[in-house]
Amino acid sequence: MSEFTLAKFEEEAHEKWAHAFESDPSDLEKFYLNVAFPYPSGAMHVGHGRTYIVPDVVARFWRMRGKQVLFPMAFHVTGAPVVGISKRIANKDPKTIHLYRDLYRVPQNVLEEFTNPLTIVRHFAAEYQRVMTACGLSIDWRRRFITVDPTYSKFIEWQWKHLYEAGHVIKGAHPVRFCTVDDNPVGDHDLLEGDKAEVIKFTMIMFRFGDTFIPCATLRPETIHGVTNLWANPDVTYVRALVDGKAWIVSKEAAEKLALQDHTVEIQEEIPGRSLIDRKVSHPLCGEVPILPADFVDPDMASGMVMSVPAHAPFDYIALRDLQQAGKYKNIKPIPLIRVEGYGEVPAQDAVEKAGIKNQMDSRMDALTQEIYSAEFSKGKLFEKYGGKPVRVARDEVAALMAEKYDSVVMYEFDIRPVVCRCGNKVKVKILHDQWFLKYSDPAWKQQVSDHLKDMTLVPPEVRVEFDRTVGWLKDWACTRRVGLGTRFPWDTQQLIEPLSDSTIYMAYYTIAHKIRDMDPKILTPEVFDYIFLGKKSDDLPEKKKLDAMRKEFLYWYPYDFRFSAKDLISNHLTFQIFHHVTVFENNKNLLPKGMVVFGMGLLNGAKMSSSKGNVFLLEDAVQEFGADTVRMFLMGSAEPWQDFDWRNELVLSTKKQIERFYNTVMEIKDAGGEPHDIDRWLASRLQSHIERTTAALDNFQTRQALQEAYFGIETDLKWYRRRLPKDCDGSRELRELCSVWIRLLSPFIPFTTEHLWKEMAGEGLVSFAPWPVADAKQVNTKAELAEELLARTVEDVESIKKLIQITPKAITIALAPAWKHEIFRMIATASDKNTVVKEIMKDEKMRKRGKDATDAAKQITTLIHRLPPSVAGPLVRDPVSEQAVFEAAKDFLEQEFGVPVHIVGAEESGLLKASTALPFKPAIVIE
RNA sequence: GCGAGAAUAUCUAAGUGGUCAACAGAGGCGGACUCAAGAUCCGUUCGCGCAGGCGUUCGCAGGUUCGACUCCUGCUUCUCGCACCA
Repeated sequence: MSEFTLAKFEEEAHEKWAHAFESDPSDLEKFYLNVAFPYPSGAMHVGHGRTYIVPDVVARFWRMRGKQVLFPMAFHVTGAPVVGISKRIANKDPKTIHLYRDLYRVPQNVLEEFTNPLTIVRHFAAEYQRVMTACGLSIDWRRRFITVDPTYSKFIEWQWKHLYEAGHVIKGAHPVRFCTVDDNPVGDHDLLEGDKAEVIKFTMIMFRFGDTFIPCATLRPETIHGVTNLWANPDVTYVRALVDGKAWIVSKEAAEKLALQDHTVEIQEEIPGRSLIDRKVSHPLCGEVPILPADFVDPDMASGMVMSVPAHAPFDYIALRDLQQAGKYKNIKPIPLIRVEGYGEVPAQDAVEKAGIKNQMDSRMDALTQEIYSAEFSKGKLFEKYGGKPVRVARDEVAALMAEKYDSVVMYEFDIRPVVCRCGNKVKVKILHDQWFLKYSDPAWKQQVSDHLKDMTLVPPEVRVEFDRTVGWLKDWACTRRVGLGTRFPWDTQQLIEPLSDSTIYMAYYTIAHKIRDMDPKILTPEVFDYIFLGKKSDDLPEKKKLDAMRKEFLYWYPYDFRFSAKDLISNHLTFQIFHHVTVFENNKNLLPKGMVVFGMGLLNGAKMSSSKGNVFLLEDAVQEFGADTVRMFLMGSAEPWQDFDWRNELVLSTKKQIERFYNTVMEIKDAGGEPHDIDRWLASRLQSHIERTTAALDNFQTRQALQEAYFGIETDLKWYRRRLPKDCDGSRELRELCSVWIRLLSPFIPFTTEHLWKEMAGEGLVSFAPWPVADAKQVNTKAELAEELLARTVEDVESIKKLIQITPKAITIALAPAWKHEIFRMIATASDKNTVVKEIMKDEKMRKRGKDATDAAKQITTLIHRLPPSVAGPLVRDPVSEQAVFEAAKDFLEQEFGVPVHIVGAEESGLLKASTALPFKPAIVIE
């Protein structure tokens, strides 16, 4: 008998599986599932493990159910992150080196090669494949590709041609974070500071200063009516500049920023801030106001000039108050213009005074400002004389009016500062031209997506609202980039197609990936793909035979049945791919995606898994330490796929013990040769419902539920079975069939162990391809199940009484309820009206004779029926068991359990006082 | 802030109007087996109870109902997303 050695099982299985999961079209019905491919920029951790093991379990399940299953995998290497990583490694950035050398354990000589971004993704793609294989993923690796393969790029070009022709690709301008030293846009991972910063759109209010404009940037243009002054910082150097030919005064920093935002800027002279103080400016909507001094004015914030609305902005209010307390500008009064519930006439004053704020240095000022802004935005209304509209409406209207009539322009600025590039330079907002967009805002396109979404299966169903919301909310998506890896954008080859935009219909590419690999990219024209995927014939197609084979393969597999992905991709990738599908396969509704399964996130010891924080457990280490089956079973059993899960080493260890217990049990009983007993009928009957429930759970992707049934359900039954076997009896030869079923039910979860056991049992072929068990209705034996239920409940009752009375029993008497109580049981259980049933019973002459006994019994039986599960009460009435027979047959068992003689008597014949409490399915128990 | 989801006993976690003191697993405790440990098996794990029972629980506070873990309202806390990033 062989030992339980997972590592050995793994070795054996890998040998057998080498090419086993390569899947070609056949006569069988197909089942095509795929999972969002990884971006291999680092090592896999256990969180990734679940992402890929869930679809593998599903793939293995359907394979055993006789489908031709396709489970492919590829690698997404498009984008900028690895470019940044390679630069950082070249620059010997200690944090990056630490992550890759110490955490991901990249050998030094390989690490040195990482200065080439392609080397990074190639290295980790190989590692992913190795670890995925180690986990037992039943992937068809022939179809593997990476997204910068020239043939793939040809495919993407074809896809984009269709998007373009459908009018979904448009050109425009777009504000981005930009580093003027690197002369490039910067992504999150290129930032030293401010990675959460958002670009905000400010309205510049143009105050007139002689023949010059002084622009003030604001988020609240509607407050123009309440402006009492401007603020300038006396210690800041401003400049007079010709902006688009007109003279402006702004801070030096602002002038630089404006130059990046579609303005021609020509600096004429520097102006000390001090010289602006006490000068007058004017605006048609607020008249003439003075410029006052304020230290808080940040030259690096927007234009470097601020308009002051002391009635509604706490900062403005308190700055003015500070000045006035010093005896200056006493004639300036706040001008309120918004009424907001919960605040007085002058909300900023009200709030500042209520909070007891002494001066502008108070740390609570930011929170207070936020509070007033929110209150006024959500609940505030302009005064009647300014139109009386709610703030949220007026704000946009005034902004539009300003732009139209009063020379206002837009200026972009970050909401949080500073934003600093890894090179140390301050990041600015630049408007990029020649920026291309996917027009997700197009209502007609959205409609197509919504229509198809209705026909898709979404798991779990709760995510549907998230999808619907995403479709409604999507705006145009900037789909080209200047840096990174990827496919060149056909209409501007200086640019690349952005990563989320080149990975939307690649599930179709999988179907032909292994066949197109060796073709010359040059011949892969759009016409070729039109033929393969859309069946469009055209003259002079090259290698027609190959194309036909690919067309056939595509038609066999497509559409995919299920796509798996983590839930954070709903708001982009998962929705994008529907957009792209409905366009590319517009006239082939039957090629559109059928379903999606969305995962929860992974935690490690209760905390979020994060490579950058070092809180990760590498999948390869987990497989090494615990075995692949253990990792699989733990990840599948600890939560359903869409729930978040928590990896804890100590829990994983007990999972390993469970697998070992399963293994040992099977090895022990598979060759049992005893004669079958009654209890075998029971065990076989139970097994059928475990088969049914496991199957139903996996049909619904409930891996946890399936494991509960297939593992613990059967294990618990076996325990009871062994307990019930007569003394000195081995299990019966029928256990062999149970083992065969059990191994197959667990095979999707722990394929290594089951593959080994299957061989031990001399099962035919590989268990990975063995037929999935089907419940056999003929083996369902309700009566046997009821009998065991009765017995188990009685044993439980005896135990609980024994524990309470704490005497050493000499004998146990089980007194069975008389026939008339069974009759009452039947009447109550089947009664349509529970309220009148007692009356009905008492109509019976024989019952009436029993008087109070009968009504008491009826009451007790009502309670009892209430407490019995429907799976017991119903069958019990339809097909009652003979309690006498059940207990007589189990007499030996009971005596063995309790170690004393057990007597079985009829309650009324026994003459025992306690016996009167006997009820159907609940005999009276007397312990002496 | 907005949108979505969640909160159950020591932990993980099932449960969507009466089958519920609440499936299952893990861990703890007690016992059997054993020279011993592990494995295995049995019992126990909210409180009380010398007869199978009773009492109090399912984030917090209210409400609907004969009856609520389950429905409604408000609150608190946590997770995910809110874009040009894979």
